[in-house]
Amino acid sequence: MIEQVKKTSIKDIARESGVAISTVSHVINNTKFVADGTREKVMKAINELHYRPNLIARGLRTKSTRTIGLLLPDISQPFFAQVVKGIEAVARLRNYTLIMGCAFYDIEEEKRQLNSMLDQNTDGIIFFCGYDSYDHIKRVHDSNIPVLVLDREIDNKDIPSVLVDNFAAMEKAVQYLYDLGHRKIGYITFPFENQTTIRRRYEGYCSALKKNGLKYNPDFVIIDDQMRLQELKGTYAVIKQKVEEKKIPTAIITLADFLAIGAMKAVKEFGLAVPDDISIMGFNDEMICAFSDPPLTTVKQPKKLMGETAANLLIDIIERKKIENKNIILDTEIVKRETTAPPPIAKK
Amino acid sequence: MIEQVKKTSIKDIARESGVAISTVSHVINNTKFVADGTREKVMKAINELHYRPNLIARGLRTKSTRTIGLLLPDISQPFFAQVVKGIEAVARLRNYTLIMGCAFYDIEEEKRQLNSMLDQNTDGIIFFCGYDSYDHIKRVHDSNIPVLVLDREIDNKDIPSVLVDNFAAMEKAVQYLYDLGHRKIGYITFPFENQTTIRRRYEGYCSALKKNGLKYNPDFVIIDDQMRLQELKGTYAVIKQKVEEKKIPTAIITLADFLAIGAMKAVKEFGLAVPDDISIMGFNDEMICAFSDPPLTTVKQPKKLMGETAANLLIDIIERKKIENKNIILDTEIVKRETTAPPPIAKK
DNA sequence: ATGAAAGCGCTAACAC
DNA sequence: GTGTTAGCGCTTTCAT
Repeated sequence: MIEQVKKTSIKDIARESGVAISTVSHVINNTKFVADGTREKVMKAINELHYRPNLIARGLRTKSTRTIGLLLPDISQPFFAQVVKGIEAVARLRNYTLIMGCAFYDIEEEKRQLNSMLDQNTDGIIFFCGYDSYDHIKRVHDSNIPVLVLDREIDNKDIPSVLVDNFAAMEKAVQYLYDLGHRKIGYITFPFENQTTIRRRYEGYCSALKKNGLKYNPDFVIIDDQMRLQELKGTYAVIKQKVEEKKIPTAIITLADFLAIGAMKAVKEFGLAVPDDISIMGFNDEMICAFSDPPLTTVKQPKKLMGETAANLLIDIIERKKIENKNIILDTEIVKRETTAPPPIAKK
Repeated sequence: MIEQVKKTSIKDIARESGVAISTVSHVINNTKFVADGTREKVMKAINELHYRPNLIARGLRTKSTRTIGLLLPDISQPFFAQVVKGIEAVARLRNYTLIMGCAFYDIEEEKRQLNSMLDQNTDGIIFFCGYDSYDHIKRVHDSNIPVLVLDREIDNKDIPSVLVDNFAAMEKAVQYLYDLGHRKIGYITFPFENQTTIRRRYEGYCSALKKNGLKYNPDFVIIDDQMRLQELKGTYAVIKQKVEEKKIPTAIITLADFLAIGAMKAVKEFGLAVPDDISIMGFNDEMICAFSDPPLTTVKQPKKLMGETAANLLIDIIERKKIENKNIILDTEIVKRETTAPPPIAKK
C-alpha cells in the first residue's frame, strides 16, 4: 500500500533549530523582527529539511489562499485559450495559483463550479465570457469576495470588468467596408439573446448601416445557432445554403474569424473569388488569419492584454490596492489583409 | 473597508440543529449511520443556512484536496488546449478541481510551479508535454504523490503515462506518401534534443525511409528552432529560403499542422501547386486542417481522449482503484484530405 | 527578542 | 446513535 511520507512541518523546524514555532513563522513571513543569529539557525533548518510551508494550513488560518478561480466557456477555443494565457502569466508573476473550470455556456454548470471554487476559498473569481447572467455573480460580489467579469457585459458598474467595445469595433469594421464602396453588407452571427458581447457587435453592425443610410436587409443577415459549436463546419453549411438561394451581398462580416473562414470556403466553392467577387471580414485576429487563403482581414481583439488586465485588476482588488478605474475598456483595431477590396460593381 | 462576511461553519449547523459537530460531519459525509430524524434536522439547518463545507479545513484534516495540478508548456497552443479540455471534463465529472500552470518549456519554471502545486497539496499532478526532464518528476513520484506524464516520454515505466506512439505514427505517414509514389520526402521539425515525443517522430521518419530503401537526404530535412514559437511565420520564412535554394522534395511532412500550413503558403507563393507539384502533410489534425486551402492531409492525435485518459488514470491512482495498465499508448490515424497526391513524375 | 497557546473548520477516534 | 475532543499546520495575540 502506498504510504505518504510525512512532510516536514513548522514544528520540525522549530525543534531542529531550537526555537519556538512562532519564531519560525516570523522568519518565514518577515512579520516581526528576529535576531540575526536566531534567524540564521531557522533558515539553516529550513534549508536542510527542505521545508515548505503548507498553504492549506496557512489558508485555513489566514483565509487567503493566493488562488484565483477562472470560469470560462471552453478552453479549447483559441480565443479563450489566448486570453487565458494572459491571465495565467500575470497570476504566476504575482504568485497566485490559477484554478480553471469550463462551463460550456451552461449557466447551471457555471454555478456549480463557482460554488466549488468558493468552497476552495479562492481569493477572487474571474467570470470570463459565458452567457449573460447576473445574479450569481452579484451574490458573490455582495458577499465581498472579489470578482471580475471579463468579456461579459453586465450593467452593474459596481462589479469590476474588463471589456472590449464590441459595438464600436463592429461599427468601425462595417464603416471600413462601406468606405471601400460596399453597399450590400452581410452579417453572420450566433443568436445573442444571452450574450451581450455578441449582441453589441450586432448592434454595431446595425448602427453603421443606419449612419450610412443603408437599409437593413434580412436576406444578408444570418443568425444561426448551429455555428456556435461547430464554427467552421456550421458556417460552411449555412453559407452553402444561402449562396444557393442567391442572396449574396458584396461583403460579409462575421462575428468571429472561424465563421469567416468557413464562409470563405463555401463561397469559393461556388466559384466566387475573394475579395474580387465578395469581401469577407472576420473578428478576433486569430493566428490563422494571416495564413488563410487569402489572408483574412479582421478586427483584432487584444487577447493577451485582456487576460493580463483582468488578472492584474482582480489581484489589485484582492490585495486592496488603490484602484483608479475598475471598469476597463480596451481598444480594438482593424487588421487589413487580403480578403477585402472594393466591390465588383464599383470597380467597373 | 471591505469586510468579509463570516461564512457559516459546521458549528453553526450543530447549534442550529441541536446536535453535535461530529453528527453533522457524519451526515455530510455519510460516514456513520445517523437516525433519520436527526439527519433531517441537520439537513434542514444545512439548507436553511446554505452551509457548504470548507474544503480548506477538510483538506488540512484529511490531506486530500480533490485537486489536481496540470503543468503544460502553453495553453494558447490549440493542441494543448484541446487536450486540456479532455482533462478538465473528466476532472469536473469526477469532482476534482483543476489547477493549471504554463511553463513555456522552461524547466526551472516548471519546477517552481510544481513546488507551488505541491504546497497547495494537490492530490496528483499531470506533467503534460514540456522538455524531457526526469528528476523532479521522479522525486515527486518517489514521495508517493500520484503523478502522470502525458505526451512526454520517460524511460521509467513505474511512472504512469499516457502517450501516443509517435514513432509508428510518423512511420505510417511517410509510408503513406511512399505508397503514393513519392521518393523524395522532406521533413520539417523543431530541434529535439530535449523532447522525446518530437524525436520519436523524426525517428519514425528515418525508419520509414530506410524500410523502403530511401536514402536520407539532409537537403530535404529542415530542423529549425525559429519555428517553435512562431510555428506559422517561422515555417513560412524557413521554407521560403529553402525553396529559393531549389532543394525541393516532392512531398513534405511536418511535425505539426501549423508548420504544414506555413509551408503551404510559402510553397504556393513560389507558384507550386499543392498537391499537384508537391504534397504536404501535417500532424495533429487541428480543427483548421479541414479548412485550409486545400484541406490538409494529416495524422490525427486523439487529443480529447488523451486528456480524458490521463485524467481518469491519475484519478484512479489517487483513489487507489485497481489499475490494469498504467502506461497507456493511444492510436493515431491518418486523415486523408487534399494536400497529398502522387508526385508529378509518377503521374506523367 | 522569543515563547506559549488559542483557534481557523473540519474529521475521526473514542467514550457513552 | 450521538457527543466529546484531539489534532491537521499554521498565524497571531499576549506574556515574559
